[in-house]
Amino acid sequence: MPRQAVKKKITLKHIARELDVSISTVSKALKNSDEIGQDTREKVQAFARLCNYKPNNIAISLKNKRTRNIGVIIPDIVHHFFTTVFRGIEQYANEKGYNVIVCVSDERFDKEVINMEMLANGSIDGFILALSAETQKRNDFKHLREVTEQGIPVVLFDRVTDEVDCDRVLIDDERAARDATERLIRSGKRRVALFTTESPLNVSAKREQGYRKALASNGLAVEEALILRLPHQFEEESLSESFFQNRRFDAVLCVNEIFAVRGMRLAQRLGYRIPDDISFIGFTDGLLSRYASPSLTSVAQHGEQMGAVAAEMLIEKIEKEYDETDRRNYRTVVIPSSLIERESTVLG
Amino acid sequence: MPRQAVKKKITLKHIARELDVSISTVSKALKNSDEIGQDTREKVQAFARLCNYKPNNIAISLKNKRTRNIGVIIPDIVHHFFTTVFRGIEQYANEKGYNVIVCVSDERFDKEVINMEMLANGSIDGFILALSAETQKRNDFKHLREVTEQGIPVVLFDRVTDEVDCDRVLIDDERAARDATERLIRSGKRRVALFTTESPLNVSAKREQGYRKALASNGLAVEEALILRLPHQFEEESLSESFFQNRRFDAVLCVNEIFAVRGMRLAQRLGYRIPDDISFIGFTDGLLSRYASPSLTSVAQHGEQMGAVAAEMLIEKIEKEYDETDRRNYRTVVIPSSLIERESTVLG
DNA sequence: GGGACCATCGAAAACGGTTTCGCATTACTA
DNA sequence: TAGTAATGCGAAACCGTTTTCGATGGTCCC
Repeated sequence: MPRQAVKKKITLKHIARELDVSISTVSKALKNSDEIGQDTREKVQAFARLCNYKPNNIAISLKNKRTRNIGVIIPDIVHHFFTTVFRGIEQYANEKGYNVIVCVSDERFDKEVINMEMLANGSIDGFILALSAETQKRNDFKHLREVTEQGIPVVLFDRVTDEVDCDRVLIDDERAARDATERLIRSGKRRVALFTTESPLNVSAKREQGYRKALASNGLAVEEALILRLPHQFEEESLSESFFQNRRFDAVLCVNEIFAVRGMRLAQRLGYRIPDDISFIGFTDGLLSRYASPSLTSVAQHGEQMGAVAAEMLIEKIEKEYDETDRRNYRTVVIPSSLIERESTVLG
Repeated sequence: MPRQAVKKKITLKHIARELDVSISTVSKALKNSDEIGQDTREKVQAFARLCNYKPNNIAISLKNKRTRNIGVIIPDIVHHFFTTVFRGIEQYANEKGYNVIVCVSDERFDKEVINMEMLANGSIDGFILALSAETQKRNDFKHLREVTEQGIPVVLFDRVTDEVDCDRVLIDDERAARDATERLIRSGKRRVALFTTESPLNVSAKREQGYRKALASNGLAVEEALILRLPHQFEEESLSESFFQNRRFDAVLCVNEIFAVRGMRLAQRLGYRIPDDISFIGFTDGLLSRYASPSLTSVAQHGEQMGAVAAEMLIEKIEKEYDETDRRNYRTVVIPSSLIERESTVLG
């Protein structure tokens, strides 16, 4: 049986031995250092190319104290918005020669902490993360501070806090919700309901604020009965049927697209016409918004841009080495959101 | 300005100096080696805990030639199936103490190659990947062989080839398509159309095979005119309206859920009733299937399980060290798919 | 008292690179 | 011809661990 042996990775040492020069000479020759004579350089480079030499990343990381890895921690991966942001991060990082290590916190505090600790011990040069729901609820950020105090830069996106020294990138959720609500009002709707989450995430709270402000500034009263707080996996039939049956609203703002699509299904089943009887606007412009029937007017959060900006800010900090004055100059970037108008709203 | 300095990471050397023992003693004491006296051990451990010592992963990786990182390369990240698989990988890997580095090939051959080369130089202990569309079209796998020849284990999932020495995990696409088609036939449908992709991926081809076999084994002729090959972003209006108008079919099997949902929208717009006039079955049981109206009967690929199995196979190979006889014992695992029945089909 | 043995620890090599510095050798200048 | 500068290269330290092996000192036994 020709159990062919594995081709061992070749190292500087092998090349040096083979060419009868020192390791340092090989190293310098490969970086085209003019400390090395032209002929030796060519000889070394030719030989290295010949045997397909590739330097060992780990050794370089150890020596340079830089890994060219960035750590991304998100609450969930099977999630349109987060993956969109991730794509933006990955693309930008890749262009700049960085790799991305992803960990999923599963919306849990302890997993977020553990993952950050694992990665902080040399595996990465910086973090990009969206806080887990539990972390936001506990308001406990020591794990983040521990990291920043070691000089590891952090960029927070979407689910942020300002209790940590770091850059931030987010959309103006309040304003987006206000604009969306006003869009409904301008199109003639007067009784706008809100479908939001049961457990108040930061972003949901801001969206609710925007909703309230829009009503207020248009002289409409906020009816608490029109604000529905739903669990993530609610039962379509049981929960909201009665809410729809004695309908006292003509439009709904939803803090995500799932709530919107489920709301639309139920409304249609009960015989309402969309958008004439009830208009819908959702957040997160994903597949559902695009392919629902009717298609859903939705607030696009431009996740890809958000990810790219986050990566850009992080890499800038990483590469500013240890010029602390610059490193401690934290910024918050607001990505403008936009309303993608589709069939679930009437033309304004 | 109290520009507080960064807390530098402390190392074995610091502890050794502080406690006036050697580095080796510290290292051993921390691993509770019985080579070291009980009292010294306790002293070292206490001090290490006190100053929150955490070993440097990079140094350990260099020394042990193991990173505890696994590299995942997928064609796209904003994609329900791939993220589901990824979740399975990540969970299992995390449990086993591994981190996951993700790269996206964007369905491109060159990005796949570049990413693999980057990671293969010491950054990871093994690969899990789904081939990019372009790689499958070119049928060029030298980058994979280069990696396996170095002794780096590889697990392919979903988009696989058998021209590489590695483990594989996939669903039986042919059989799933056949079962789904037969399900349509058993419910009384006689003229089943197929919506597949324009560029023939491996999986699409297998699904088409299954479709053909189901028809054949039920005594039904395959009508090529009922097989529609669609670009990924087809225009709903232009492309298929005529196809629907002189409708010569009563059911459609679609190789993904987007085609199915778009097909259903168009059919409904043209006045057909689903599932009575036309039934639909899709592949990939994602959000769209669940929340479309009507909801879509769909082949669930159990991505999470697939990811977990892939990770399990990979980590087993990694930890079998260099026992080559074991390493070269490659397996192919078929994850059973299942049909999730919803409103887009009539009860059989 | 001398040898064997155990317990405890440290020196040093190794992992695979980078980088500083010093040492030859040659060429040039005065 | 002696002094100097430039050129080309290698030795060695270093990054932070792990691990082998040898050294030291004490105890025990005959």
